[in-house]
Amino acid sequence: MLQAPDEARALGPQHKYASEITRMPVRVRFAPSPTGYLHMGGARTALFNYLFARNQGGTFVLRIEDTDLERSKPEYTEVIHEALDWLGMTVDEGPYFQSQRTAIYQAKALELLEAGNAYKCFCTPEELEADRERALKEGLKQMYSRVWRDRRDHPEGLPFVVRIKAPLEGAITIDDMVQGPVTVGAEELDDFVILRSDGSPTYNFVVVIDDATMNISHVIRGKDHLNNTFRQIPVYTALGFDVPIFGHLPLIDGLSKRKGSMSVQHYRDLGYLQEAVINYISRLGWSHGDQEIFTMDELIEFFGFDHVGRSSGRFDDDKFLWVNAEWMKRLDDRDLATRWLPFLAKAGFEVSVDERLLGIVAVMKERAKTLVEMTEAAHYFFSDEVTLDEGAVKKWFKPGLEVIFEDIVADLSALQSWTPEHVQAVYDAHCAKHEVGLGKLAQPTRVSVTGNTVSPGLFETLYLLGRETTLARLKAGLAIMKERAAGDA
RNA sequence: GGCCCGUUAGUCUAGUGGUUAGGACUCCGGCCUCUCACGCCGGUAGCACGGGUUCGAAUCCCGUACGGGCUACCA
Repeated sequence: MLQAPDEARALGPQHKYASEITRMPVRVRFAPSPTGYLHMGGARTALFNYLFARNQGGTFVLRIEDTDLERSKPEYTEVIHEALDWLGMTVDEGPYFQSQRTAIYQAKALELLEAGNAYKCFCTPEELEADRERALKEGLKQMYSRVWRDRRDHPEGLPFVVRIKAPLEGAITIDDMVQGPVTVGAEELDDFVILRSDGSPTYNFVVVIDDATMNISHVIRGKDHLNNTFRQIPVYTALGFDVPIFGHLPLIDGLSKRKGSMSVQHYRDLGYLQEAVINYISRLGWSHGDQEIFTMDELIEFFGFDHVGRSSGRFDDDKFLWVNAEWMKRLDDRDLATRWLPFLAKAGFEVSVDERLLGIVAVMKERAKTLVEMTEAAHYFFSDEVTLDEGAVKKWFKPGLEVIFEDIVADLSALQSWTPEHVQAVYDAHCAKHEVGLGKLAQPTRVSVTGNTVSPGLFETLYLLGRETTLARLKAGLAIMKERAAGDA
């Protein structure tokens, strides 16, 4: 993996190496730290791993990187797993926990120590800090001095860390599936710490051992790890491991700012559909021609690194909302109704999936962008507490209407069959009889029955409301009309 | 500071030397219409900048600017 600079640049040997590994079974991993909820950025990393695994007939491994005991919390592992499940990414293997593998890491560190590929460093944190400050002041590279790299005069009983011996010359080139060939010279590489003074291993060491011993063929992760890759490769080499193929995904801007508002379950609670989340994040950095809407099956079929972009994207709430609205329309009524239930229950509407609910879903789903929005927009179907909007009443309850509505109420009461068609026939008849447009009657009806001027088609709405409710609300509206007419006179 | 990476409309993107630079979200018109929404039609808006290479560059090379990442006994 290490070679002279010009050779590395000219040969691009990883090309050859990569193709050899490609014939091996694909094993990828998603390796989050359990320090919080699964955020949209992490979900996308997981998704790209998952899609690649499924597309290649490979294995999707979950590994929990909980070596940071300070910040890691066991409950977050469950939360992350739950989010993956909800999104439909089934884990084939794991979760593995780094915290349970310390013996392996220490054994490997010892192996490196004995082979002379790593060494003990007795510098104190204070000394290192002083070195860094001096380097900063003099404009030099901020890098460990390597004073202990070849020293034999180890002091007794003093705390020490173990550092890897990074190459002193040459260059390292990787052929990244996303970034293409990237080369870093050995002069940029540091002898980084692999074992802390308390004996615990560090991330850049652990990740190599895990990926290697778990036979990970392709390491797909955020681009923030790209530079670390060059630190890690000497570890692979020193331990005699094969180097996997890397794919460093562009980062997503604007995620870290709105704190807490972008975890997967946050969007789930806002009434976003699992399909929409998958669909939207898949398009952040990946594309398939002009297609915008994808099922998971399509994503699995179409996904490939040849169409993963290199530039970072931005999370766009408007577009995400649009994707969700598309999925609301696409799901069949029964499926959507089932998913709607918890939101209705939360709003205090205890209903079940029956013909009526399916009818409501059918007319509401293309009028709402989220399940939460749909709940709010459909409240009058489930609650009798409809308060008439003052402005709407003022605008639509015109004097004279009370006469017509008296008639309409009478005719509706007498209807033998309560269907949208029969209800419409009543309204049509009164439009003709009183020589008014439907709008003049529809809006006052809508206001009476829903409290406002917005609803699905009037006759569908009245049908779904049922005769009893419709008449009760119409009569209440009529009373107000009469009141206003009397006040006017 | 050093190293690595990026830059097509406000946003997500197509594009791999020859296109009137395509699609989508947003926004603005219009149609449909009992309201809203959907749908349909149309519009505004883009290759960061400067040099090359080439008959020809959004596409290739160099530089500049801007943005991001890494540079820990964090992950």
